[in-house]
Amino acid sequence: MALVAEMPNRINVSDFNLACTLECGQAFRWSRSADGWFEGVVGKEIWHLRQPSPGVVAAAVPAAGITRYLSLDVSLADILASFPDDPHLLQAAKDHAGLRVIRQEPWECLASFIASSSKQIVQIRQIVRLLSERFGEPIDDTHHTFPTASAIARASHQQLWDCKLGFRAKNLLAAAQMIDSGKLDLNGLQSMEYDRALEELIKLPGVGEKIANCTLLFSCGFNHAFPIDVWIERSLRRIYFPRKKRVTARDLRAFTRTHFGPYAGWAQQYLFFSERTWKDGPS
DNA sequence: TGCCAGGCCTGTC
DNA sequence: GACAGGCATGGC
Repeated sequence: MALVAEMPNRINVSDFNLACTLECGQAFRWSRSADGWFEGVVGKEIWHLRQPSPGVVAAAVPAAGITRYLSLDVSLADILASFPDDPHLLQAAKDHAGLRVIRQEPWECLASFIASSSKQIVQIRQIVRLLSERFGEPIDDTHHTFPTASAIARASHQQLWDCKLGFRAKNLLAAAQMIDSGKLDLNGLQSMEYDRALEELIKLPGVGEKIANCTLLFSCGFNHAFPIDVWIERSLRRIYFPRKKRVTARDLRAFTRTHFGPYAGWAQQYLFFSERTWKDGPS
């Protein structure tokens, strides 16, 4: 990777773990090479990032947006201090110290999670790669931007199906067409009240509370949005309702809206990553 | 080979 | 409101 060998910028960071942040399942276009560099496409740029030591991020990219994208401008100490006195959560935050919720582009985030429905992360990454290769703009010989809603809206159902979307193809197509036609302004969501933004997103086909909350948390700045997927649901039931047999989705939603505080979404990421790595065995 | 995956939608009770 | 079944496909 010749580019990377050329004098990367060095950014001083505290309370930050690059690998945790990029590999915890919130974004799908990052890959790590054997020499420790992470490569990803952000907007129209190809970024190369590495963390040679805990307090430093090396960035071989012309990107002033790194601090914003990685949420390096927020105090993780303040976020952790806002968490409830909850030993399970505090342990998860300790196990994955430095994990931050990053700030993604709303359409890419929404589209990726529409594709994620009942899919494994490895498959989601493949779908996102195929969509980018076939409908994104080329950046160089091997990299493409994530396709715009307009580009997806102009695709045929069969073309999207061929990107391994399966039954999700019609949802992604319809959602792209609604956004392309202006029926929903994704960039306006962040200035709405949370409940209203959630309501707007759920109008899109193939978007329920889980995908809407992922979009609001990972790309619209709603730090308390708490996506409940199969992993988190399993974790919540085991940790917080161990002896209660009848726990409905409504019960879980009510619990997560009150227990975790204003940065519930960050808490969710710690619990999510813990649940996955716990299942996979000690790392 | 069979289960299950960062769900959503519809019908039924 | 709660719950079951269907939807496509592929990793493990």
